[in-house]
Amino acid sequence: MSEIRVRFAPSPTGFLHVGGARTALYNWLFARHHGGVFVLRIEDTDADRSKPELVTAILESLQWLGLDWDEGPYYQSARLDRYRRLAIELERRDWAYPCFCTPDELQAKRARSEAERRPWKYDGTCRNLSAVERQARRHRPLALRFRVPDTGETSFDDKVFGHITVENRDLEDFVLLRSDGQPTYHLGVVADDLDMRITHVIRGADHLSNTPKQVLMYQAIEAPPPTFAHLPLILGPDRQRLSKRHGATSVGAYREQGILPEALLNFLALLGWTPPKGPDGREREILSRDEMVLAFSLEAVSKSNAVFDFEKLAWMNSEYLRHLPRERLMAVVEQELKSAGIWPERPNADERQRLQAAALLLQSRARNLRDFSCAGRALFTDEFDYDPQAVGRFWKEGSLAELLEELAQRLARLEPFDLTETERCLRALAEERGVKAGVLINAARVALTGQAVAPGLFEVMLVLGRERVAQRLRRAADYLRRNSRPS
RNA sequence: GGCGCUAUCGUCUAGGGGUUAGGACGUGAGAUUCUCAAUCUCAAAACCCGGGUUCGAUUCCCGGUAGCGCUACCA
Repeated sequence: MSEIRVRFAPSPTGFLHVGGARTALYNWLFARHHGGVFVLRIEDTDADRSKPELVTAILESLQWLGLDWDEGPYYQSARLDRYRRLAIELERRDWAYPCFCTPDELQAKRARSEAERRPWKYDGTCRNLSAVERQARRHRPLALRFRVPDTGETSFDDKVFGHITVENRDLEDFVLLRSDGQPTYHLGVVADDLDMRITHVIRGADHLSNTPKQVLMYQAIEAPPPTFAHLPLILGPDRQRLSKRHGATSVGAYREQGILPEALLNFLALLGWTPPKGPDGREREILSRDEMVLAFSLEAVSKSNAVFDFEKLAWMNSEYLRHLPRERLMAVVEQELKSAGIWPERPNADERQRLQAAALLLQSRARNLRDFSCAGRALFTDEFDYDPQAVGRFWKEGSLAELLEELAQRLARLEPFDLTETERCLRALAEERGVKAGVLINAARVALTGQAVAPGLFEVMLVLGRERVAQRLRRAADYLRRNSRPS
């Protein structure tokens, strides 16, 4: 009956991580699936580690992925008095109490416990202080702690993990308000999720163990807790939690590597969620955003952690690249070429046409956007080098210089200059000189593209155009003559 | 250490008391060819271990093991 409201609440202590992106995606999918509201909230209560410029970066990454939010971003740093009020309310109800222990003291006690190999839990030094004792310590900075009942148990039903129960005695009296007046995470989330009328908390499983504490807080203020759904973690290839050590972990890094947002999104969606079978009864992995929205459900989210498999992402990216509609292909390739500095800001009609023809040629073999500006470079600019490996592999034949020169001449006056005629022309020359066509083709490929690997030679010729082809063949012939000094 | 969670091919996963344990990425072989990619065919590849329950467990229960998470005046 009431509207579904979910939130994504990153803390600006780093760039948007793929794990965070997946959490955002699942929240977004859930909201869109149910016609609910997706709220964005910035958890910046850790003043030391939060950086405003990271907020911008996170927002940009979300936008790039197309995860649009309906409300926010709200900033926790702007709601400090609200948290303080909740803390005071908790204290008034005797669910919280002031603690005068300093971090140093606690640190020392904890260290001692650990040295004696005894489990540490806040020892409750300030838990039952009398009014007089509290008065006596007024001059010391104070934090506010939540009073966890020492008996009983706390439980909740997680949409993904099922029923979770913990003994209250295993929970410690955690801090709600730091001595500098800043709220801790627990106080912040509960207050915000309450105020923002969040109905479903969908977040990483690293919060699973924290949830009972929050449930306790909801009970303390006699508010119904939201529904929780925890997501399995994303791990690196070594099965450790994914971190910078593993290389690229931020959304921005993948963007820079030429990954398409739709591919990253699709890949992330599959890391922990299995879509139901398609209408044809077959399992499917490639789903459009709309299909995902339609198919998404928390029930189909898996419980076990998943290793981030870059190879599969690369495959999925090439899959998306290959099926990109022409207009979008043009747009992303042009963008890529411009940022690589090999395409004019304002291309003329001729260049636009070449862009289209070349992009289409490269499309089926590109794994990422970078392949257009790197592997496909020679199709867009005259400035390219001969790859030494390609030279070593295909420029071995002795008479190549002369052959290429001759080919250049014939092609220069070939009429018409099309797919069949260029091929016929080349094959005829090869036959006359008793060379295998493949040898000439490969040699010409290196001459035209500088590479051993490129699209079909005659397609490349058409894209480059007669003049450029002749010119590059001659340039190669020159190069060969200069470098073929017998040794 | 304590507490919590998890466990199917190398990876992501489907399945579920009786199945040839299915799919995808990756890997290998072949077809094709002008290099590569694409495509097509084929192949190898998994139910963590031990007990129970049962006529029958990969599936249900218990224990072990392993991994991960939490155990902060981080989030």
